[in-house]
Amino acid sequence: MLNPVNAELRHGGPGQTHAPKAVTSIVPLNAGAIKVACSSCNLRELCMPLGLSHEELERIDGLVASRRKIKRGASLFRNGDKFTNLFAIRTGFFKTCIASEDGRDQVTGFQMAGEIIGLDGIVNDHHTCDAVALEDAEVCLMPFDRIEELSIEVHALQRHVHKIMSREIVREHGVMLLLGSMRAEERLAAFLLNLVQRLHARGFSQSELVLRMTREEIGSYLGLKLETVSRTFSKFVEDGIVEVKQRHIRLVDTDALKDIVNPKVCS
Amino acid sequence: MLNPVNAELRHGGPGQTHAPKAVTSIVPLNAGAIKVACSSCNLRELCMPLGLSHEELERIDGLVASRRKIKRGASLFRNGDKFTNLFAIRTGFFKTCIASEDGRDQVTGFQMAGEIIGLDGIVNDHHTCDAVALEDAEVCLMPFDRIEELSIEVHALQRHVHKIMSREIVREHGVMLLLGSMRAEERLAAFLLNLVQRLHARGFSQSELVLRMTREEIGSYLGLKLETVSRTFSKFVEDGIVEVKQRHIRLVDTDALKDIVNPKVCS
DNA sequence: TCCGGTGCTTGATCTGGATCAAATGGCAAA
DNA sequence: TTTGCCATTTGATCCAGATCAAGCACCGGA
Repeated sequence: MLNPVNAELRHGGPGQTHAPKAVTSIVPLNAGAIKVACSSCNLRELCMPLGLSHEELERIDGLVASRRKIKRGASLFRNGDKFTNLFAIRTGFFKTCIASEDGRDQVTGFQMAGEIIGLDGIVNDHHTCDAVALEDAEVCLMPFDRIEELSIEVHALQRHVHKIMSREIVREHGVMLLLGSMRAEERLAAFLLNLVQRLHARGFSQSELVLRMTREEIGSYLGLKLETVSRTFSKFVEDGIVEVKQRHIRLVDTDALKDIVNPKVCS
Repeated sequence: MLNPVNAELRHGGPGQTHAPKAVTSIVPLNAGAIKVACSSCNLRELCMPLGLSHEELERIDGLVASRRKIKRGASLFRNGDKFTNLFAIRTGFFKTCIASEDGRDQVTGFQMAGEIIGLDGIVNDHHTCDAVALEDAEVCLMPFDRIEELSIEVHALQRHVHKIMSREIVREHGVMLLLGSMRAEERLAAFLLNLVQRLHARGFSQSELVLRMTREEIGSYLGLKLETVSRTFSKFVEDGIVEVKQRHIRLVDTDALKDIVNPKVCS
């Protein structure tokens, strides 16, 4: 049922099972002296502004106070925690989620290497959601007051912070559209296309991916129950649009997925 | 069926039919010379940082380049428009909405006096949603590059911009929770409580409000069809929780609404 | 005053996704 | 290798909200 590509995938093939080589090679830091340098980080173009002068780059290096490793399943921060840092994900994969008082919870996003989390904490100096690592991860800690100080001197950094926050606002608009007016198939198709597009921007395949989250977490994000997520995957498989083996997904017909998200008007 | 309070409401009583006196008194600007001064604006505490020095306040006054009146039904900006300004709402009421390619659209928020709109445009220098006035409105135009320049000098302004954007992100998290995991009654109850709370912060009643939007727009925001919104209102009326006369709403039992949003666990 | 349009309510029916319930399959620990 | 725990799939049924369809109320303009 699955073609050979997936067998390959399962053994650490072209999926995002491992981070790109360029990144993993940095991970084993010399114990003791942690050399932190955005200027030589391969993710720089994802989480830092472009076009900086040499001097500005050096100052930016001072932004990252330290790094932190988070084990799969552990929280980077929780609702109610004091906010002091933004976090740039170096490796790994996170979900952010909020809980209503009566226990229901809602995944508000999935974040991968190069993305920034913690923006929710700025308003009230306390985080309002939980950030949980879905696989072993490492993040750069960027004290927000240092970001604000440096923004005053490095104009590009200020712009960058504004753009990152605005991007998050726009992303959430998209999620609202999805949750407010799409059917289950449309939601899942949009989700898969979004994931694969972001992974592709990080050098991974355009058509294959390994899900880091459970069906239940996907369901929470998409406003669906896990059974519906599973059934919808099965439907896509029946229709020959994707191949699914556990969490390994291969998009066989990307155009069909796009059509599902944006139905063509047959006029 | 409705008690006398609502009859009063219908004739411009305690609802938010009109802006608070303090604000309306400013509205009739002298034709010609438009004197713009945040420092003397009654909405200052809503849209500007607090605790500024006299000198800083004067500089902030320079932020507002001009004002603009928008007729009910007209757009302040549209998807695709070039982004140059943030807008502070002086009077009136707006909705923001995005449209998917196939014509569905989703209201992403309702904004009232003292709130800032246009943040979506920062990422790509173009707006990604439409802002439509739901009643005649007036906004202050704040050129964003001027905001960025002044942020460098007035630290409180920088903080303020960050907080406003973070607040929007957190608000949208809440909407995601609503859309992703609440039932119709919970959504409408949460919506009404949120509206009345914001109006109350502006000096209006804690229990009465006039909706500026149609049932369809409420439905779009809440991920429901207009019929469901209507039926849910009717249910609330039957249960004696609210009184509804057209768009005039009176919250009779606020606690009941809160219980609907956050069901008490009867243990 | 009447008229037409738009927004709202209400009823009847339908259905997509939720819920309840098993069964299966992988994986990690022993 | 066995054991037990999850995560996942799949089937059967249910139901909240969508859809379809009238009818009504208000409002602005002639």
